[in-house]
Amino acid sequence: MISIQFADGNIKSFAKGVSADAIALAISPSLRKRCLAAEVNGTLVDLSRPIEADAKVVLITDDSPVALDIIRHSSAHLMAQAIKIMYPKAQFGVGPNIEEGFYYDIDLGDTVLTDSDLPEIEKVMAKLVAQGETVSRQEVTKAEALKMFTNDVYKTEIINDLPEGEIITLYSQGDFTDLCRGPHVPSTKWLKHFKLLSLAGAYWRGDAKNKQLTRIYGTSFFSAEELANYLRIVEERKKRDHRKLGKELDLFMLSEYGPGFPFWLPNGMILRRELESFWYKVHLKEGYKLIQTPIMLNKELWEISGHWINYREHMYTSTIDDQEYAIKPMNCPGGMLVYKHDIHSYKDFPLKIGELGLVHRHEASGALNGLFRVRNFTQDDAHIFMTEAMIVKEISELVRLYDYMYSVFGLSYHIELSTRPLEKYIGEIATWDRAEKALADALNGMGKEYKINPGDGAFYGPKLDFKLRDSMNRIWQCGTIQLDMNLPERFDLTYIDQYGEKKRPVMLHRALFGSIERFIGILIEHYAGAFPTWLAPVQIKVIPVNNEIHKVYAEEIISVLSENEFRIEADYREEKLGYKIREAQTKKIPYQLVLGDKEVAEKTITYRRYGEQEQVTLPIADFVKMVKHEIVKK
RNA sequence: GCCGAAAUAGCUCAACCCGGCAGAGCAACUGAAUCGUAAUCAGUAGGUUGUAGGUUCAAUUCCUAUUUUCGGCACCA
Repeated sequence: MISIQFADGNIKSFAKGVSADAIALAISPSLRKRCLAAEVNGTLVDLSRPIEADAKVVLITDDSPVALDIIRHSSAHLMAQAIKIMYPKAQFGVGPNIEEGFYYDIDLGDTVLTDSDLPEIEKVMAKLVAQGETVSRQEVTKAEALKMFTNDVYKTEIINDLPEGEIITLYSQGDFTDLCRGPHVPSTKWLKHFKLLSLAGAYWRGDAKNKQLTRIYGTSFFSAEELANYLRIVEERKKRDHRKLGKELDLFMLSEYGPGFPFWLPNGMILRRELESFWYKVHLKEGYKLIQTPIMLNKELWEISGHWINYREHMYTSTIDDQEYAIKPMNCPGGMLVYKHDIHSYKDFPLKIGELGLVHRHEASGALNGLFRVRNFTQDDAHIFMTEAMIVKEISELVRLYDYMYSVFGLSYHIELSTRPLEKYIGEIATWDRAEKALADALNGMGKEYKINPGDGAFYGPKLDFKLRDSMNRIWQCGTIQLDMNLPERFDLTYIDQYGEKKRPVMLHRALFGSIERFIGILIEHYAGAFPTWLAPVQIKVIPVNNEIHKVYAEEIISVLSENEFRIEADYREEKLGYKIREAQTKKIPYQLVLGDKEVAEKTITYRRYGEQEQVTLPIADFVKMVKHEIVKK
């Protein structure tokens, strides 16, 4: 007999080799029905796995946090089984879980799948679910596994990469067997509520040099309601898409004459200018000096900076007076020239020089995406020059500043620390280690959580990235703080220390929003187009109930609002009030002012806030004061 | 760049499968109605169906190329 300890501390005895399934049944048949796996001494295992010694056991029921992962992974196997039946020549790559579902990468040879094939695959999957295929686990040696998957190039490659002597586990259902750690559901009967979502191409092992496989994305849930709810949420998310809202609210446009080069329309321009003036204000207060460097500079500069060698395929170039020029893909080299324009003392440090710099990068055509990924964009850049001793303090200051700026918009983010690349890097490892430690120390000192991205740093230094999510839950890098160990060297930057000697400064390269374009894209989706009053292109819509009778009073009110520098629009069209209100609402204008007999008589205004039903009547002076306060407060 | 899909009026979409006068709603314009919180009524105008070729008596529809956009991959702010 062995003793099994449960999550609540209770201990019971069972025969050696008992399965979690039998344990659940012993407790209650209804519990067993809800169990799909078990956690034995902290490891997830199949329900049928024999337990050979005393153990702590947690039964995984359909409401456990990991349960969804298990059915999704099993759903991926189910999909693979269906595809193998429909396309016997199919070979399989990897099929992991992702945040909202699963995918499987498949090599279908010459067969091309299209979206219309997905329902057919779903039908076969549903049939396999109805049949209730038993999912069984098997352990084999590496040699045995290689023999079994001899016709499958991808599985063979995966098996070959496993260490010698490793026990390999296989999962089978029907005629389909897959290499997998598990655990899985005991039967395909668990997998009733799934949906195949989309098709894509994906390089084998994520390497563009490899063959591209067909990737099928899907998701699954425990109930039809949860699945329907998820699909509904996805539809809701699409309504916040900044490309859709950008069109509806006339913020920006794109033209096929300039793919990836956004045009800013008057409404979007207001948003942009407000954001920029906020940025300028904050940076001046933070002690930044502000500059602007040229968009186009001689090739020789890019040779010094290293961009001509490392970045040329992304640069737009031109020949002027027989000299080669390049449009800047980054602001740094220009910033270096500004630094060198003068001599610097240690007393000037930290020296913070900022620039809203327009850069152009020839991004791959398939990478372009609304405002999120464009070919010209404005980086809210700054370079901070200092001594090495100042690094931790300056980084902490920056993280505090980023935190403040993002909080103004109510945006949540997570930080990633990217460390030295394994191969392509410059400088000494000891310097890198110190720099990485400085970044980590700054975050730890502030109690900030972060994820480490090993080897993902720039070739010239480690970095902190601030990542935000869009409405579709995709992650975009916005803010970045990078230690640059390359450019001060290449440009031979110096400062004079307290002993009058020339020293090499340390340089931080940073962008807070990342790019104005991307950040505005994030903001559009974050606010779903209903911007806070300080950002709204039109802040107040003035609507007289009757054009003839109330126009004089409306103009009086408009002149008061104009004096107070609100962005206003008046609607004098010959339409009913409801019509004008509706339009102001669909354009997501923060305040609608209605002026009629009552307001004229009382010398007041009646406003309605965007998205609210309530109507409030008050004197114009009070309204002005209220909205002004709101704008200042942000 | 790669894999897959799409492109029709200013916007959202229909007609395309199976070739035969390209249509609707909203917006715009004109007129009537002068109206108190999410769509008043009637009328008018609006299209080289992304572009270039091909097949055909006839192409929005079928074929080829190309551009752009979308979903992914790779790359990246």
